[in-house]
Amino acid sequence: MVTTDSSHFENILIALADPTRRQLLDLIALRGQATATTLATTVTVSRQAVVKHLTILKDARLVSSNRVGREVRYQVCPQQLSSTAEWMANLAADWDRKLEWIKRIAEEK
Amino acid sequence: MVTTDSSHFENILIALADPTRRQLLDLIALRGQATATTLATTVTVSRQAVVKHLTILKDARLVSSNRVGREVRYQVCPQQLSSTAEWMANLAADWDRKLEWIKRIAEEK
DNA sequence: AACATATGCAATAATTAGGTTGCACTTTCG
DNA sequence: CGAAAGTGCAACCTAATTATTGCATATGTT
Repeated sequence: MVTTDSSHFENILIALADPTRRQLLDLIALRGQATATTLATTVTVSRQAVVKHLTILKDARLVSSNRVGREVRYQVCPQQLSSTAEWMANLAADWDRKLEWIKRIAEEK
Repeated sequence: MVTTDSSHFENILIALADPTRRQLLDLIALRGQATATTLATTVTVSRQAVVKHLTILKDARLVSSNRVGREVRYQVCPQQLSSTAEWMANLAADWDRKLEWIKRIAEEK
């Protein structure tokens, strides 16, 4: 199964691997939408660090953004997350099948 | 929802985020079991690099190992992967609910 | 216009991740 | 026993990540 050449999911996994980014996702989901500046007041890191994290999240398409006047508002995108969950569940099922097959072979001897 | 303090899933996400580690998981799943030395012949990196990756995968409980004589054999563990997929799917669903709620509020004005 | 607020850009610094090499130790086999 | 095969440990290097600070630019407000 395609675990290796799934560079599409790689950005998502990298994005989710960082605790600060998960916290940001939580905050945005909780508020519906949020700006880098407001997020920076809650999180322990600087606004610029938040902006960098948001860029990574946006590249992974876990969030989208739209400009309203002078501010940039971010929202979460559940689609990418659910498709990654699906990919992961399929992978687990694939491993399971292979393990079952091996177990059966071992019992036949 | 608990996206932030899910350090349990963090190791798994970090483990899966690396392409070499995903390749190793693929190879182990394909063969049922494998040693660091045999894996190193397929992968482009050294045996020691493979060992380090396997350690990370084992910490994340994505693989288990057992010693047979002088060699250490690794197998994949689908459980952790499927539970992470579930966690991720729940998170996506949670985001979805919140977005729906916000949309409804917006339409009521 | 003047001031406050929000974002954008760039240089820099500290830490971590991924990888290498060399050598010692253990198990197997001729 | 002695050689081969597999693993374990440790030092070291490099590049990428995370975060910082300072300043410039754009937008809204009084």
